[in-house]
Parts: sequence; C-alpha cells; structure tokens
Amino acid sequence: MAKTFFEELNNDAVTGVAYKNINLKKAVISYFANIGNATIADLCKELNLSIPKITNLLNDLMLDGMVQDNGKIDSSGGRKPNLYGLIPDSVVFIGVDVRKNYINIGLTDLSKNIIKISEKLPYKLENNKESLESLCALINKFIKEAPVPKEKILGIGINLSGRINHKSGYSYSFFYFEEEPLAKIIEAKVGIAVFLENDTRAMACGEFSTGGIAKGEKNVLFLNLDYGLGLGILVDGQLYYGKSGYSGEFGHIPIFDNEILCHCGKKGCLETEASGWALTRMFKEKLKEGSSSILTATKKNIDDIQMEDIITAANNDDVLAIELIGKVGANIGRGIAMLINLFNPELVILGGSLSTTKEYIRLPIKSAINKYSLNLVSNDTQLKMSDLGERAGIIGACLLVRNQVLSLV
Amino acid sequence: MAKTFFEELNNDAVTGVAYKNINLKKAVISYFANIGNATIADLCKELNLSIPKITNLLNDLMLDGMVQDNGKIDSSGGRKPNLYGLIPDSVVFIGVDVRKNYINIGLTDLSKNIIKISEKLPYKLENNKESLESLCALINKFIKEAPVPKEKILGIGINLSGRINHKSGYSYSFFYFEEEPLAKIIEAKVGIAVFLENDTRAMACGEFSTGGIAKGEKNVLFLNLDYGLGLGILVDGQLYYGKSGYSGEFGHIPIFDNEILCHCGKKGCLETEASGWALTRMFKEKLKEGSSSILTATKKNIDDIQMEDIITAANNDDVLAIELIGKVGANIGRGIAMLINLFNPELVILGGSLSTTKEYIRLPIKSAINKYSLNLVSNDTQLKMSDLGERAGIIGACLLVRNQVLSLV
DNA sequence: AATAGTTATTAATAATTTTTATTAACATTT
DNA sequence: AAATGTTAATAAAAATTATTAATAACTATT
Repeated sequence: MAKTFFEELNNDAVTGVAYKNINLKKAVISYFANIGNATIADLCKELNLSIPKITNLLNDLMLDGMVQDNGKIDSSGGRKPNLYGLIPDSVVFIGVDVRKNYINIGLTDLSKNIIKISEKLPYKLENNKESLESLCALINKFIKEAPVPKEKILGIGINLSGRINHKSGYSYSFFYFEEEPLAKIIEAKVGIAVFLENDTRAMACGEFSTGGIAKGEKNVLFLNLDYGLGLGILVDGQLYYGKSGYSGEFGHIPIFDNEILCHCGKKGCLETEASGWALTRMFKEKLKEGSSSILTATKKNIDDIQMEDIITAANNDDVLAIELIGKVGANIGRGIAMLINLFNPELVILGGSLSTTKEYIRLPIKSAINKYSLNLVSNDTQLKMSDLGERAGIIGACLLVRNQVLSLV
Repeated sequence: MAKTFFEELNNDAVTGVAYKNINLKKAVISYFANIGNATIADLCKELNLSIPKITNLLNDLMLDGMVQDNGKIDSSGGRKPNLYGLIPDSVVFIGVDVRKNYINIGLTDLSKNIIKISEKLPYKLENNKESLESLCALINKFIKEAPVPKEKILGIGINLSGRINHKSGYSYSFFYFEEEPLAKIIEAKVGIAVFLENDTRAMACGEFSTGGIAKGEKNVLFLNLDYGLGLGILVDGQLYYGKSGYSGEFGHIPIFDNEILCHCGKKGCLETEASGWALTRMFKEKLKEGSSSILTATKKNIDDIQMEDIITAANNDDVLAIELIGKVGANIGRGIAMLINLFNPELVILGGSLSTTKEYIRLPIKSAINKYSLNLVSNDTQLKMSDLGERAGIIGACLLVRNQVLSLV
C-alpha cells in the first residue's frame, strides 16, 4: 500500500534524492508554518533553489493536498506573483492541557487557529489508573464530537506538570505505572499519535509562536506563575530542554534563608516565598492574625481558601490580596532579575494564573527587576504579560504536535 | 585578481551552485575540524551526498591546500579506504588572552595544536591608549617571532574581560575610545583580521572543544573562578550569547542578604561572598582579626596580599587559606546549584585561577551542589575541573577565530 | 495608445549530481 | 592457491537541477 504523505515525511528508509526532496518539502512547509505564505521567488531566495525546483515542490505539495495557490498579489511593478501557502484545515491537531482540577482540550488547524475548544472540563488529576482512564475518556469524547473526521487529526499533544521526557514519551511524575511510555499507552486508547510535554514548556511554546516575535535568533523566558513557579526557556527560538528535559526548575533555586519547607524537601527555595503556594500560605496566615479581606465573608473556613479565590479577590480590589500579591511579586521579580543576568533575554513573558492579576503582579516584578539586575543587561529585556492566558497551554500543545508530526524546526 | 580560498569562503556575492559548493566545502571542513579525519564513505553518509560528489569536493580542497590524503586505513574486509583530513599547519591562528597583570599569546594550527606559546608576558591592563598600544606591540612582536609566515596567520582572537560585542567587534569595558570598533583598530595595527571575545566565553569554548565531549547536543556550563565570577554557557555545543552578548552575568545575581557593596554598585551579589575578591577580602579581615597564615611572614603589609598569594598558600597547606577557600567554595556551590536547576546541564567545568586549588575548592562546591540542587536534576550533572588550566583562554581564542574565518559551526 | 521597464512563469538548454555498472583492492574460506 | 565475499574507487549512463532564453502579465511613462 502506498504510504501517505505524512508517513513519507518521517520515513527514514528513504535515501538519496528522494530523501533530499522530503527535506525540501519539510523546509517549504516550515517556511509556510513559521513565516507565512510566500511566492515562488521568496522560497527560491530562502532555500537557495531554482525556480523550476520550487515550482515542482509546490506542485507536489498541492497534489498532496497540503498547499494551495492563494492567487495573485501586488508587486512593485511587473507581473504579479502567485502566493502559495498551507491549506489551514487540511490537517488538525488536538491539544490537551491537564490541570490540577480541570482540563482544557482544543483542536487547531495548521495555522494555530482554534477550531473547537472545551475549557475547564471537570477533572481531578490524581496519580492513579482511574484518573488516567477518565482523562482518556474525555479525550475520546472530544474526538467523537470534533467537527472533523478522525483521519484528519494527526496528533494529540498532552501537557502534564512534573517531569516529562518528551522524546521517549515517559511521564515520571504522573501515571508512571507501566513499563511502556505513557504516550504509547494513551495512544493505544485513543488511536491517534500522542506526544507529551511539560506544561510550562508547552505554554512557553504557544506564547512564543503567537507573540508576534519574528522567527530567528530569539531568546525568550516564559514564566508560569501558578501554585508552583515554572520556567520555559527559548534559545534561538527553540525550546531548551537540558540533558534530560528537567531544565527550568526555577521554583527550587536556593535563594532564601528561611525555614519554610518546600515540596521538594529542601528549605529556602524561591517557591517558598514567591509562588501561588506562598501567596496562599501568607494569605491564610494574615487572616489568622486578624487581617480582614472580602474573602472572610464568603469563606467560613480559612483553610478552604484557594489561590484562585485570592486572585479573584485581588481583581475585586481586595486590599490584603493586592498587598500580598505585591509581596510575592517582589520576590518573583528578584528571581527574574537573576534570570535576566544569566540569560540576557530580549523578552520575559509572564503567564499562568497569577498573571491574570495584571498590573498587581507586574509592577512589583518590574521594580524588583530594576533593583536587582544589572541595568546594562536588563535594558535589553522587555517584560510582557501573556497574550494567550489560559489558552497558551492548548495552543502550545497543538503546536508541538504539529512540529513533531511534520518534523518542522 | 583571483580570490584566495578563504576570501571565497566568505564571499556572499556568490549564488547558485557555486554558493552551494562553498557551503559543502565548509561542511566538509567542519566535519574534519570537529569530528576528525574521515573516509569518503563517512562523508557521504554524514552529508547525504554521492561518492563522486564528495570525491570532487575533496579534490578541490586538496588543490586549495587545505586537505590531504592520509593514506589507507583498515577496513572490516574488502578494499581499504583512504582517510582524508585537514593539513593541520596549512593555516594557523593566534590567540591572545589579556589578563589583569599579564597576557598570554599562543599560535595554534587547524587542529588546536599549540605551535608556539608565550605565557605570562608582563603587561598591565589599563583602560588607556598606552595600554592598548603596548598590547598591539606585544602582538606584533609575537607575529614577527612566529615560526610561520604572516600570510599563514588567518586571524587573531583576543579575549578581554567585560562586555564585548563579538559580532561588531566593539569592546565597551576596555579601550572604548573611538567610533570604530576595537577589533578594526587593532586589525589596522597588526595587519591580520582580529576578533574579540569575552574571556570567560573563550575559555568555555576552549575547554568544551578539547574536553573529549562528542559534538552534538551538549549542554555545558563553564565557570571562570577568578577575582570575579564568570559563566560561559554552551547550549547544544554552541556558545550562548543572549540578546546583546551579555549573558552569563553570574557574579551579579542577587542571592545574599548582606551589606557588602559589589563593583557593580549593587548589594547582595553572589560575587560579594563567592569569588576571588571575596576570598581576598575575607583573608585580609581574618589576618587583621589576628588569625595567622604562612603569608604573614612574607607579606609585611596585609593590603598587599593578592588572590594569587592565597592560592599559593593554600597549595602549600596554609590552614587559613584552605578554610576560606572552603567557605567561598560553598557559596559558589550554592550558586552553581541554582544553575544546575535552571540548565540541567550534563557537565559543569570549573576553571580559572581558583580552580588551581583543585580539591580544596571542588569538594565544598560539590557538597553545596548536593545540598542545594534537586537531586533528580543534579544526578545528570558531572562536575569536572578544567583540563586546560591557564591555556583554556588561548585555545578558545584560537578556536573562535578559526570558526569565524572558516565560518564553521 | 504605444513603448519601455519590471517581474513572474514557462520552456529549452546546459550543467551537475546521482545511479548504476565496472573495476580494483583486499580478507577469508574452501 | 583459487574462489568467494566485501568494501572502495572510478567510469559511464541516467536523472535531476540550475541556467538561460523566451514569453506572459503587468506598471509607468511618453
């Protein structure tokens, strides 16, 4: 049986000129995916190929149903060129963002457009087989209800917190019950290729690729400000993994001289005073000390208060919430100042739940950066709030699958 | 006049197939330079080219005088293949390591072999024109005395501390007197292409490329433990620069809650308690408090004591020196633990003057790493002492010039 | 409106590269 | 020692790609 286009793309038995042509096709698709539509001349310049060669490749890709001719565009004089580009809905991808208390599932096309999205589906992430089963059930339900045929869905990207080996598909923090990698196990249950990724990294990827940042040598840090403190590192526009994919353990750098015990078992971690956990702890302490908040009315039991409640309170002008977010923000900012000194990035993006408090968290972070980092270095760095908010995870997951399946760079 | 091979290599007016051939030649040279000698079959596999094509490229490169046939090698049966490789001394490079109180100059061939080296030439690095003039004079003297004709010297790499833009050739911390970039100014005075680089980065590059680490996706941190604290970051085997080349400002991350004023103008920098400066300061304080050391005999005036003296003392079993190096080492180790959490590197190399105290500094660093970093992450990380010692700078400088001139990756 | 000037595409030709076949050089086995 | 098997290098043929020329489609100018 003849192989499909996508099987062919990742068929490493091919050699010689056929192999090179596959790579050229990938390069063309990458160009379209990352930079956008292009004329034959654009592609010639970019890929250093002749016009007939590019024409052939495009004709092939059009036969494959991946590329279309988008008609003529203006030129600065002379015959108008044809603009070619991907057919956005020729294939689609599913992104699953697994959170502590719910999941988000989305379906995007080739061009990162969201076709269908189901947010905040009730779900409890627990490290047992039932939780895994119900995750698969939710995904299967989503697939069944998706407005596209299953064959068009080329892959599913799943974001999990904790330690993930995105290459092997193993998850070590959750669902590590079997010999087989988790990705394969889920794949068997849903019938579509599955790729796992660490949640913060997926968010970083989504944020980066839609952030209107030109492709190229871009060094960006993404901070996932949630209960914990995640860091996604982009070097030259590529996600940085480190040796085994554990890079970015920002929350557990030893920076404080306190006696607060962190989840990781150590003391003095940044997360103990600069995270959603810290915020919740401080808030409860203050209430117990007698401080007042609009939450005292709604929450009878202080220990029931969640980070989300505090965020909501802050966004409703609760003074205590705002004050403590400022305090936590200052600590986070001190951590970010370190990162800036180390990475000299051009952009730092603040994302995650805490970033929904906007200026309440941004300003203390900004001033801590100014205070603690070298001016010469931090002058280069822009500080931006997340564009995508809650959706960064889904979009990142879809994007990473897309890149995997099409083996884009 | 016909262009020389090296002019041709960086001639971007060339297009089409000639352009591609230049790139293929670069790829072949890169292979030889980074991986070593190879047979035609090896190159075919690596570069995905046919045997005749590789044969042509090699013939060309042999005509250019860059490559030689090293004769036959054993095969696993059948006709023996010819082994091709670079002619090491076909061209050479000069590396200049500018230190505070002296300079090192070296001449290496294509294969990182040192042909001539002049270490610890008396020189005072001061930020004035006289100091620049005498630097150029020393370089010119070295060139004149070099055992190779000047035409064979393809470039000079100069390491300076402080902020360097290696692309533009500007130095902002030293010798920033003119509009023109410093590299061009020196180039005019010595008549050979000059490339500037930050000292720590050059050392990192030298250490990495000779460290017997396979080329590829290698993530390595190099620490320059000197008066200050430098950090060289290698991501996938490539030096990481950050947006404007200021990455790795490790010494000035805000980690301590002390009142010691750092050179950078801030307080609480890592360098204030974890560096050669800190060591010297602590040592003097201890002496003034009445502690004894073998240095008390040789140095009448406590304020005359230099870091080098303390290192020597430690290597001669001076108790106070060893004790303080341990203290400084623990602080450095805490900093490195952070780096490991962030970068998940596979290797951390300790270099610079302080690393010459070997186990005296390595052990406290190692135990601080164990104490402060996440085990899961730091398990991946090897801690190694510098291979090259004082010569890392020279070798790195030569290597970086080589890569520039031959535009290798 | 005709003409010159641009730019894109197609067709034809030339150059280049890969494939395939052949020869060469060796090792191991019978 | 001859035969067989393996790998390398070379040569010739086939396929592919780039270059050039020609044509088409358009703009701006006269």
